[in-house]
Amino acid sequence: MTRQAHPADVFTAIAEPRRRQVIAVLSDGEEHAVNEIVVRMKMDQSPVSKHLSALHKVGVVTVVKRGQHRMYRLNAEGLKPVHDWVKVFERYWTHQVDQIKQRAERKALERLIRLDDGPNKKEE
Amino acid sequence: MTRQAHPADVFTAIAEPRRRQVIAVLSDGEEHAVNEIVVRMKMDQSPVSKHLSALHKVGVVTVVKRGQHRMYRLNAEGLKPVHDWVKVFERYWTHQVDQIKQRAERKALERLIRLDDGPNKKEE
DNA sequence: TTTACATATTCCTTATAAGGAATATATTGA
DNA sequence: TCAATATATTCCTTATAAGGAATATGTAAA
Repeated sequence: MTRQAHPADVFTAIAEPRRRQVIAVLSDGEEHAVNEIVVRMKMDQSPVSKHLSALHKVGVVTVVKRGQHRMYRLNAEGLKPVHDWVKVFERYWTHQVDQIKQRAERKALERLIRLDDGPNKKEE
Repeated sequence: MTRQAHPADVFTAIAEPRRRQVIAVLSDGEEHAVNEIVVRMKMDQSPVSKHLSALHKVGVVTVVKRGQHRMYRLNAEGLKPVHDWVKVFERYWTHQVDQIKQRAERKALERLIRLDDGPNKKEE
């Protein structure tokens, strides 16, 4: 699964729990050898290398060859697209009070409109 | 693909570009009928319903039955896990200046260490 | 130059999930 | 009750990607 079918974008890359785990290991911003990551993840070397390769492909990590080791480091900028995307929705939970009020108003309005439509059931 | 194999977590759910598109349509915080989303997405009804169902399963949208329509609304709180996860990495790109300095220092240190190891090649 | 070690890659099998076509279900209206 | 409409669901095919075992590659050290 290496020269074949790595996720093409960051969103897909971080969807894999194992990959978020790799990122967690690298989240101190320091260099780490594959070796070390393997130990920390309690996982075979092969899949770890593959995950690192996948993360590298989408720009979330960088590699430096150092002796017989490959040192991986987090490149957090690669996560910015995700951050930027989700940041837009912050307001929905930060201004809860205003939110709830507005929502209540809307609901009231909707209830009025519903009267024209006859009785209705809810679902969720 | 409906009672079968919907993504189990938000990260996987939003990895699908179409699903982020659905979310974009719902990002005004208002109710939208499936119908309307189908038109806006220029996609068949079946896959749209499936995506909505997937988003509902992970709590990113809510549904209300209203007449013959099902009104979907964004439930942004469902995106909070993603936000919380990625927010941790904000500092890596917001304090760039300090970052670069620290990094330079580290690199210098590393160069010293490398002298013990002999010459090395880089890669990326 | 053989050996040991670190890591990447390939091959294979399997799981997950996307999309389309067809159909089922539910609601409303005639 | 029957037709129309909105939506969900099922079935099928296909694409994507995960993991393990084995192997290749690269580097260092004896």
